[in-house]
Amino acid sequence: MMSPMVPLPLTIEHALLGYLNQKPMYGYEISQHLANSEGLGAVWRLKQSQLYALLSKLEEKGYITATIEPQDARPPRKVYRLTEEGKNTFMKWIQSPVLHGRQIRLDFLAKLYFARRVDLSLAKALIERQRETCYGWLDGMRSDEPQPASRGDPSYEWLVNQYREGQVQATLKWLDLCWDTLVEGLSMKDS
Amino acid sequence: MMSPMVPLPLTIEHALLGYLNQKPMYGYEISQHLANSEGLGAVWRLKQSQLYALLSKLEEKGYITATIEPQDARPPRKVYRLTEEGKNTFMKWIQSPVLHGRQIRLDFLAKLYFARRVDLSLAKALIERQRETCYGWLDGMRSDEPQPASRGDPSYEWLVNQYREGQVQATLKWLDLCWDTLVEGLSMKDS
DNA sequence: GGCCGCATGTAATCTGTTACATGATTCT
DNA sequence: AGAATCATGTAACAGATTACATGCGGCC
Repeated sequence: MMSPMVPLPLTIEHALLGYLNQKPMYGYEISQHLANSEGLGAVWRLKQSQLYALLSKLEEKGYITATIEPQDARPPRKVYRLTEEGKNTFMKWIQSPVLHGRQIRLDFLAKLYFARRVDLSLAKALIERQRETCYGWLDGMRSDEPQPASRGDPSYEWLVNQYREGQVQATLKWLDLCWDTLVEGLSMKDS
Repeated sequence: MMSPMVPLPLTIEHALLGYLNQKPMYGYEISQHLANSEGLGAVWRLKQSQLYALLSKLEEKGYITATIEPQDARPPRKVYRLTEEGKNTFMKWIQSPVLHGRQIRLDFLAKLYFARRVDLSLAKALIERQRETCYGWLDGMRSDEPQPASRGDPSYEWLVNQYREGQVQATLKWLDLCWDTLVEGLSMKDS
């Protein structure tokens, strides 16, 4: 019998792997980085309790392992680090574009955050793939485009379509901006 | 003791009141309108089971009342109609702009859908209020604007800010478009 | 003495999704 | 004979949010 080979969701909690990819960390430490509205905290808010829940889940699935680090007169720290599989999953996550417009706001921004600090050329690849995905959305919208205006009353469907197109266009323009800043960053390193 | 006077959420399920504002309807009938990807179905997908759950909740809260309408050889229909309070709540809902950008995609589009069919001038008011709200968002972003570029590395926060601004700008441009189509609609009625 | 920081969580609640249940009629 | 339509839901599970629990040390 074939193994199911489900294509795994690759959801936002894989962002946590990004922290552990930099160095082993314990939950409280991560929660402080997130609480800081610099960095990823500007994009992804999550409560301490949920953070701990997500870490447990990631451990359960074998992406990370914990080692207890005792402290005197403090609760012991549970220091997590990536497993081989965790590392692979993270690298896959960071290079996959998001498949729905609504995922840009959270998922894509999180990917971008870590991609930039892992490797600028990796971030470039992510941006390029996301751009292609966005163009795909536009094609899809235009293929079943509602008629612009029936009578003097433009159809609701048309307005909705205009809204969606506008959002995707703005995203594309912004992706170009991201790309440009990265290229600058690279060329400055050269000079 | 003062009554709590909680400002009530005014969430998406108030859109269902919009259907009943047009005429009394039963659950299955609404689900067919929604299943049809014309109209609101283009924006808001919801499963039958959840629809029934939401209707029960609205009834419980006193926004709607049900009367059973027996059928021969068919399960009886539960026909809902708005109460006075339901009508008021709906009118309030339809005129309030949404307070977060992420609510445009669903909540605002739903409001617009019903506002247009209740009264074009009501839709105009909604659009105007939403536009002002959007400008408020822009002001908020610009007041604590992150520095554009520190060194050759533009900060992540700046990129995030650019993304958000772009989305809001696109929304504003689209709101103008909506406004224009409505004004056309009105002037055609005049001519 | 009381609150904040450190560091971990569990429990209760709410919401949404998926699947299942019923039972007659009409379409293929 | 089997599937789809009509019309209502319930039950089980998954996810996130909120609140609560613990316990010590340092600061005001």
